[in-house]
Amino acid sequence: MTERADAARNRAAVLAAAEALFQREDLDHVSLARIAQAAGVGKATIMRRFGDLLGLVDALIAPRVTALQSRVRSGKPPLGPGGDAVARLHAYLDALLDFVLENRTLIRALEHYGPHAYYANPASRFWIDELADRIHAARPTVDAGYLAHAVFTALRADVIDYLRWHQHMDTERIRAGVHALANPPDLGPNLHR
Amino acid sequence: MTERADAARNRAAVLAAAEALFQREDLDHVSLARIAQAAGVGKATIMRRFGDLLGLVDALIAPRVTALQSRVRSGKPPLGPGGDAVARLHAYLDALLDFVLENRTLIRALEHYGPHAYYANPASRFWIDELADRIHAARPTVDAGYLAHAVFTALRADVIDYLRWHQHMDTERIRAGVHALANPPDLGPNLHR
DNA sequence: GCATAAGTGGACCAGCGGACCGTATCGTAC
DNA sequence: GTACGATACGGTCCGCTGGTCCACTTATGC
Repeated sequence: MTERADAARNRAAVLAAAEALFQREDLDHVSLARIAQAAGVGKATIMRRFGDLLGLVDALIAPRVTALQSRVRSGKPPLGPGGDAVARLHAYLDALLDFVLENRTLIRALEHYGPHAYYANPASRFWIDELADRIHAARPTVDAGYLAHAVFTALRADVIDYLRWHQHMDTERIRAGVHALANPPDLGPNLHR
Repeated sequence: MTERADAARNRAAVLAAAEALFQREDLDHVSLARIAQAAGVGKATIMRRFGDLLGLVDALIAPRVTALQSRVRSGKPPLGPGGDAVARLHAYLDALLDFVLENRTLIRALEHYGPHAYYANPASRFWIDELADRIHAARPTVDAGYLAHAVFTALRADVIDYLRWHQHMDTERIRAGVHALANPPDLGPNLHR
């Protein structure tokens, strides 16, 4: 059964309105009613189509997630399969950070509407598992399972936003920090307990 | 002017009821009305005394924060002043992690009621600055400012809870991971890009 | 015992996410 | 072109939230 024409039109209007609102407004000034109003649609239309606000946000990022996933799964190295393990790790971190920087508002909305939905998300599970694999390949001796979660947490959109706007760190400093977190490039003397 | 006797009694009742509720109930089932009811007090009483729910949670953790702060500022080494820089860093991490484990519910409430209040908190600023100092002393070559924030983020109560309950990591694994994050003990070959 | 300042709590508010269901529109079969 | 069943629609209602208001009670100092 194909989607009815008015339904498709409304779905598009809702997605567009939601995206615009999330970009423009502060996160907690965006509400179901405001999205509905901006899309010229009733609240119930949004609810039925997307289940809840979390579903709406999911629908917004889903295509971008799949795009990045396919680059990771079958793109060209070092982000895609093949190549040096260390290079693969760093390429992956760059891709994740860029993804967060480009989609900060949506990711923050995702974190906002589902407290642990962030980690529990199928997408996040993919990112974390992949991260753990690449950490393990590059640094076989560390606890890749824990480190993957820690690094992924450091990539949360609210954390990045906080570092940028409240701590005035520029993105390249953050990028360097994330890389160093996953794979410390320098260790001086006297660093072990 | 001294606090009126009934006011003091109510303050204590509210604090006790709030603490009990935060411990027992899931965070988003705790509401102003329920705390008030449990304390046998009107909502307005809570509001006027603590400003808002964030203030209430603040009042609950404040004494524990000051207790730990004084141990850090003037306790015995290595947590207090003096001693080896690396030992000081690790002692501090242990103290922070223990603090989070002991006060998880309150810290989660704090994070919940003020999205960035968590970091913006004067207390958090103290923890982070101190962490940056100790990281810098132990590892002068790293970006201690960034790393302090990253490690502190890894110590967020919601993150710890997630790792424990959803990822089934025991606390000692998390502890080891946090230490390694702040000061990686081992680096094999081929780890630099 | 009384004046008065301090403290109180239930009614009230605007806002939220979400559910309901009578109605309007669409796609289709004729 | 028309009639009809399925689908999608949105205004209205619900329970709940954090927070405010203000007529009332109570503890305290004299």
